[in-house]
Amino acid sequence: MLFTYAIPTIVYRVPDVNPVLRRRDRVRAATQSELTSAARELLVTGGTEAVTVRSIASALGMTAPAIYRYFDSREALLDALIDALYDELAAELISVRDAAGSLAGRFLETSRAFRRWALAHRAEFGLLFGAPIPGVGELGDASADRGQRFGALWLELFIELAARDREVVRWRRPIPDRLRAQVTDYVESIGGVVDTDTALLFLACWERLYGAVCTEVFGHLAFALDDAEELFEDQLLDVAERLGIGPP
Amino acid sequence: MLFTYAIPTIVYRVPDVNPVLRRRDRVRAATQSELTSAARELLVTGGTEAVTVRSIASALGMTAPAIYRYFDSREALLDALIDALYDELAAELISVRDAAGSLAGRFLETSRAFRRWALAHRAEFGLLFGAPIPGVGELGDASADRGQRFGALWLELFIELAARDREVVRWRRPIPDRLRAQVTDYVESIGGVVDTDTALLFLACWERLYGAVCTEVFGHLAFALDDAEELFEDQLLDVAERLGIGPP
DNA sequence: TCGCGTAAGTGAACAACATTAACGAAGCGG
DNA sequence: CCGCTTCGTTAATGTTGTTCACTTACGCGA
Repeated sequence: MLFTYAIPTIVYRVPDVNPVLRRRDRVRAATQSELTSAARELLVTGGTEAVTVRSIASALGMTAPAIYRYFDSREALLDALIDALYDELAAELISVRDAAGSLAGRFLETSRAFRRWALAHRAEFGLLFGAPIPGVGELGDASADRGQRFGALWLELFIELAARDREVVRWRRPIPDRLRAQVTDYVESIGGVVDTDTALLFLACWERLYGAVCTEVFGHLAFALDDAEELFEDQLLDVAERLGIGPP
Repeated sequence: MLFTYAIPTIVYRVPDVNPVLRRRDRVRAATQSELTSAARELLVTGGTEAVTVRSIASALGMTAPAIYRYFDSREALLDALIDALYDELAAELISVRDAAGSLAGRFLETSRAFRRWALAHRAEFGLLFGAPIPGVGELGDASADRGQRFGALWLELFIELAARDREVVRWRRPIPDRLRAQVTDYVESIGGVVDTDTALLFLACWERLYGAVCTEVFGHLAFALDDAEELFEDQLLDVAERLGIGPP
């Protein structure tokens, strides 16, 4: 199955395995996938420290140097894992989104699913969205692209929102020139598929939602709360209100 | 100089070096401090990977095993660094806060100073507030204590706010029972120096502010913005509005 | 179906890592 | 001044990522 979206230039594509590959290439791809899965397992059970090349290899019953037939380095393997995790998360959000009926429901459920995934996969979330480890998931084309594609997943919702109600999109404070200029540049960089006001609203809301999830997952509410679900829900309702989405 | 606060049970104390130490203990403490500083320097220039026991030692002109006269392990050293960084950040915020005049100014400037410090010290921020690395800065007493003490720095402002205007503190939505219970427990755990409503407001605002800083510092707005200062400012003004703090 | 090329996997090796043990050289307190 | 504690060293251990040289065996083209 191949998911695509209305936005022409910034489509998040959950890649499918191409079946017209030679057998050799297919088993090779399967091994690569098994390796990243093993790495993930180690990450989840033992943290970043535990995901060593030797452990990954022995999980597949082979020795460490064999890994280098499949990945240039440990970091390249982790990079592939990051890609796979982005795909998994995106697929999850997309399926939740498409199962929801109304536009409001799609926004709320996607947001909740994001938090749910993050909490259910803390270690993976740390890898994707935590403090950038120098070298792995670095700010190359791949990294910027991931951000773009993942952002697009939400951006689409804001495009719909803006199409439905222009009033919602209007900023309530004067927009500083530099901020406006930056957002305009961003809009241009994604092919002008959205107007500046909508993009700005999207960025502000993304900052709130991601920030809330980040705070909770990284344990910086743990000094007070065991479970911050209802606090997140409150933040989410704030955002929804701002977006003109009433309680369903 | 010793900073103390009105809150009796949760005082953030920026510790001073006790001068009534024997000479030996003084040079020992100085060496420990030099070691954490060297570790910090390595962290800043080369990331977590670069902060090896050997490098730290050679920065002070000694060999790796000598480190173990001062710290039980590499992790213990990093833990001490984390403590020092918390103290530095807290001292910075306190000095900024105490330089501001009004209550509104204290809140706004403290928040801005938090963001400023985070951006000026990205690597350090990642160590303090990023994805928890298993083993270092672990959820022991020390970690919980750090969270408490650091939170108290802001909590104090909310206590003042609540004292000035009870209306501001009132929640705009029905508070879910479980959330209320958790916050009540938290309030109790810090000695009941604040009421539940105020504590809840504090937690919600802390989530927003920390979340915004986290998002920016970890580069998850970089796909769109080079500098998110004005976006942060907008979020901050939102919060300030919620707190009944008009533009100064 | 047969052979050959290429890819997969191995063991040995290396440098760098955290850490421990055993030992020498100071320096301070009595 | 003696003796003990503390500091720092060298040597050594086990583990890390990674490379090299080599062998095995699979799959593709004929």
